[in-house]
Amino acid sequence: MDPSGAERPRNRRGEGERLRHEVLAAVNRLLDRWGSDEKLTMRAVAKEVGVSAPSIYLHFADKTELVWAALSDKYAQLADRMHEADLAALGDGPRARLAAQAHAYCAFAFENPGHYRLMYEVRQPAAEMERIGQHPSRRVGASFRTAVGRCADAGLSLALPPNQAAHTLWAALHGFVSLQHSLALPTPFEATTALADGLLDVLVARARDTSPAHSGDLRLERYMNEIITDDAHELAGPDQVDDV
Amino acid sequence: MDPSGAERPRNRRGEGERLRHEVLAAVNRLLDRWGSDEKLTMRAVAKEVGVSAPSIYLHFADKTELVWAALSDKYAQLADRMHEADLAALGDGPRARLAAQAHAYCAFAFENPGHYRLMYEVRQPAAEMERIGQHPSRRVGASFRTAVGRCADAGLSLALPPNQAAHTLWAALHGFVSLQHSLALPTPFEATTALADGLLDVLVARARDTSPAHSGDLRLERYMNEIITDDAHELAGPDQVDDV
DNA sequence: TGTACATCAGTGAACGCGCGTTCACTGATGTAC
DNA sequence: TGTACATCAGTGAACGCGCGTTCACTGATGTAC
Repeated sequence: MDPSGAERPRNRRGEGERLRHEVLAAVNRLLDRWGSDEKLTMRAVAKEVGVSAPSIYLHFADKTELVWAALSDKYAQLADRMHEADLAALGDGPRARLAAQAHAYCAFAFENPGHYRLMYEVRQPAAEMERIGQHPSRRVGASFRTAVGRCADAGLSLALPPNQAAHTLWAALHGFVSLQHSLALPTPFEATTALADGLLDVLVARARDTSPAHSGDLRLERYMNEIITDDAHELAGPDQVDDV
Repeated sequence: MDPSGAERPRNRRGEGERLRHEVLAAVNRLLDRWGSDEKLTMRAVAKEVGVSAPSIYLHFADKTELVWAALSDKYAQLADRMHEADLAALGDGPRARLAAQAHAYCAFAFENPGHYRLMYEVRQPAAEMERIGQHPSRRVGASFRTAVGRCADAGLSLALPPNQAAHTLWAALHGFVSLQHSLALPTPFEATTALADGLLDVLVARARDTSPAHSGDLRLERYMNEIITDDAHELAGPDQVDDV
C-alpha cells in the first residue's frame, strides 16, 4: 500500500484482471509482515491494495477462495524453490541434490513463517481439495521421494526404505521448523540447517571416500542446549525416578 | 452437557470452585469432540457446562486465561503419560523406555487431535509464558532427552549427539503427527508408530544380541505409498528433469 | 425459635465491535451510428 | 465529428451475525442476634 495516501489509479478498461494479482500480492505481503493470518481480514487486504473491500469480490467469490488462491501460489513457490536448488546441485551428485532440497525447504520456512504456518493448518476447504485431487504439498513430499530414490539408485545405502526415509526426512524438517516456531526458540537458521544435515547423515550414507557422518558439529551443539534440556535439573515434574 | 435439558443444580454455598473444574472439563470435551478450537466460544463452553456465559467469568478473567488453563492441564497430561509409559517399560532397558515414551507421545496426539493442534499453535499469551518461565512442552523435550541420555549411558551407540538425537526424535514425531493431520492422511495409528520405530532404529542402535534394525516392515510399507509418492508419475510440475 | 441480613452462585439482557458480505450506485471510457 | 449508450472498474453505506464481555439483578442459604 502507498502510505503517502496517494490514490491508486483505476485500471484501464479491459485490464480489470490486474486487480486480482494486486490482491494476491497484498495477501502475501500481509502474511509476510505479520507472520500470521490472525489479522487477515478482507478490509485489511483491501486497504493494503488501496481499494475498497467490495472490490475484492469482483475477483474472488469469498474469503476462502482468496486465501486458497494465495496459498496455492506459495505451495508452488516452495516446490519450485526446491526444484531450483536441486538443479543448482545437479553436478554434485544425488546426495548433494537431496541436501540442497532440504536446505531450500528450511530456507523457505524461515523466510515465510506466516505462509508456512498457514500452509500446514487444516483450513483447506474440502471442496477445493477434491477439485485438485490431492493436497498441494504432496509435490514437496514427492520431490523428496525422488531425490532419495536417486541416492538409492546411485548405490548410496539408506538407513530406511526409500519411501520411509523420504517421509521421515520431510516430517523431521517440518518438525524442526514447527517446533522452532511454536516454542519461539531463539536459534538461527543455521541451527535448523545443521539439524537437517545431521539427520541426512544418518538417513543416507555418504559416498565411501568422504569424511564420516556428523562428526560432532560444535556450532550446532552450542544451540542444542537452548533447544532441548535434560529434565533432571531445572524442571519439576514426576520424572524424578531416573536411573534405577 | 445434559441433552435431556435437565437443569444443572446450583452448587452449594462455599462450593463455587466446583464450577471451575466443570468449565475446564467442558473445554476439554469440546476440543475432543470437534478436534479443533474453531467453535470454541465462551457461549459454547457455557452451554456445554449447562450454565450461562457470564458465569465463566466468576472463575476466569478472560478467554485467554481459560484456554491457557485447559492447555496447561493437557501439557501435563502428555508429560505424565510419557512418564507412565517410561515407568511401565522400566524393566526392559533404556531403549525400550525411550520407545515407550515415543509411542505414548504418538498415542496422545492421536487421541487428542484437537488439543494437540492447539498446543502447537502459537497463541500462548506472552504474559503467561513469562510467568512460568518457559514453554510447558519443554518438559516433553526434556523427557526425551533424559531417555536418550540413559541409552547412551547404557553403552548403546547413538547416531547423533544425545541432545541432537533427542530433538530430532521429538521433531520427527511431531512432524509425523502434524503431517498426518494437515494432509488428512488415511493412515492408522500403527503407521505412525512404525515410522517412529523406524527412526528410533536409526538413531539408537539396538543391543548387540537383538535382531537388526528396521528389517523391512511390510505392514508399514503398504501405507507408505499412500503417504508419499514419487513425483515421476502422476504429479505434474517442473520436476521432469530427473536423471541426468 | 424466629427473623433480619450478609453473602453466595449464578442469570438475562444488552453493549460494542469487527467481521464477511450485499446492494444500489458512480463516473470514466470505449463504441455504434 | 458529435452524441447517445453500453460497459467497465470500482465505491459507500449498510446488513446481519457472532463474538467477548459487562452490569444490574435474583433467589437461595447460612448466620447473628
